[in-house]
Amino acid sequence: MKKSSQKYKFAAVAVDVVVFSIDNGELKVLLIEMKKKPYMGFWAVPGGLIKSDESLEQAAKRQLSAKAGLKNVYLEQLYTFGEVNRDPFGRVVSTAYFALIPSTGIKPKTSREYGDIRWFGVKNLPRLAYDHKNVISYALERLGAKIGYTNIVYGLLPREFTLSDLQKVYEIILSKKLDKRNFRKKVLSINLVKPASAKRGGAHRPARLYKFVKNRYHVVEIL
Amino acid sequence: MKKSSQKYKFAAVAVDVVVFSIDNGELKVLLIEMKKKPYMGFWAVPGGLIKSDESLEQAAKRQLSAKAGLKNVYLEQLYTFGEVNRDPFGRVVSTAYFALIPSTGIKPKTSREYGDIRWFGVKNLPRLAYDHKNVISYALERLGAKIGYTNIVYGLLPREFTLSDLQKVYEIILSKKLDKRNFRKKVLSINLVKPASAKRGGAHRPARLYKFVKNRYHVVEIL
DNA sequence: TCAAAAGTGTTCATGATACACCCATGT
DNA sequence: ACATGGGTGTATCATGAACACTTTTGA
Repeated sequence: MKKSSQKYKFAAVAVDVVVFSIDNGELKVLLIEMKKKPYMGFWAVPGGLIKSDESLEQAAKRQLSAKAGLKNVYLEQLYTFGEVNRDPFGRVVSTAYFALIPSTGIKPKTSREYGDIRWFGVKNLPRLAYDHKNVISYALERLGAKIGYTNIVYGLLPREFTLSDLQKVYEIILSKKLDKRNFRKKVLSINLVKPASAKRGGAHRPARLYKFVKNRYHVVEIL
Repeated sequence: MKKSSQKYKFAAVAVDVVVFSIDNGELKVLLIEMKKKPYMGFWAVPGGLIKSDESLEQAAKRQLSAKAGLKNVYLEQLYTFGEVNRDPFGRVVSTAYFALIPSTGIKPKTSREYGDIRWFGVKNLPRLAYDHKNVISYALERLGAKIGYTNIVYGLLPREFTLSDLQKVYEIILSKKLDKRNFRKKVLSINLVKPASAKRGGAHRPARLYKFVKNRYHVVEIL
């Protein structure tokens, strides 16, 4: 069809990483501003071609550490987009991942190769390059579904947190309010979190701090 | 690392299709016997490289029609396997799909390029090539999870079927018996199936025939 | 008349939902 | 003393689980 898609015996393989974090009461995505032509001024999810000696997952981790300076985050394969004409540069098959990082320690790395790199609220996205609008909405869908039956929110919270913090994360992702008593009853009944040492003071009554029992993916019925 | 993995600027992209069907009270997978060297005599899921002008999904459908003579089946992307050394022939990134086909009309196509092509019960698999043991168990896991909250079993049944047929499909996939009354109550309460015209006679009391309300993927809580 | 699968309701246990007040702290 | 978020229990409702007998047909 297109000239460029005939050019390679094999398609190019890339990864795209949808990085989510919660900040200022909002769910945000990390985006990079494009400098090159057909998408100049558009924004894209961090990504790039894989190297011949790295696995897909290694490539995704490399993107995370190169573009956002992040290691040890929750990372899950999302979907592989393989339409013929999705990339104007040629035939690129791209595997999307999504990553969750805690609100603390959000340090995007700017580089000369790309324009700006910034966080955007998911309800307020800029013009997106490629099929990245689809990629992000697919990631949002998956995230919303998976917080209901796995412990992946551990990726969005700091090591210690209050039950109110945890509840807020759920409310933000699901875009709806939850009942405080029912939420706490449920969470405390399923061995998801355990009390941490101290309490956190604020301007008001200090709250008990908790941490996750396991900081590794597992399946639990939560909602 | 390996010589062959350095040879291409881009990895090769392939698809593998795990084809499930139910036959003779068993869940079966379609496998092809390998003729070429390192895996001679081993069996593999149907698959192959994509062409430069077809999407991943088109490639998967092409495999289905070439290897099994099948069209219009339920097909879902499963996972993309991107380890560096998963294929001894070189760097191949492979997207696995899984397909569901009704027990009727199982007509595997033999070809000169491959050895035998046959159905195997999933509890009784032969020696498998590549990482196809993983691929199949991943597909089984997904299938078992998804029949609980979607209508995908429509892909495994003929156009008309009895409620007992439907229940058997669930029992086979989940490897456990279900209560007949509870199963029927649930199924009939969720607008999944509707009565079809006739009844089916057998050696015994004839059963009411049903068909699916929608023959297209959708989400419904079933179990 | 017998064998084999079809069909049908009720009870009980469990989990989900709805709901309102007092507490501890900093200012 | 007041404003702010932290923390707690009960009653009701809906859903899932367990369970056994009668019916229809062909042989």
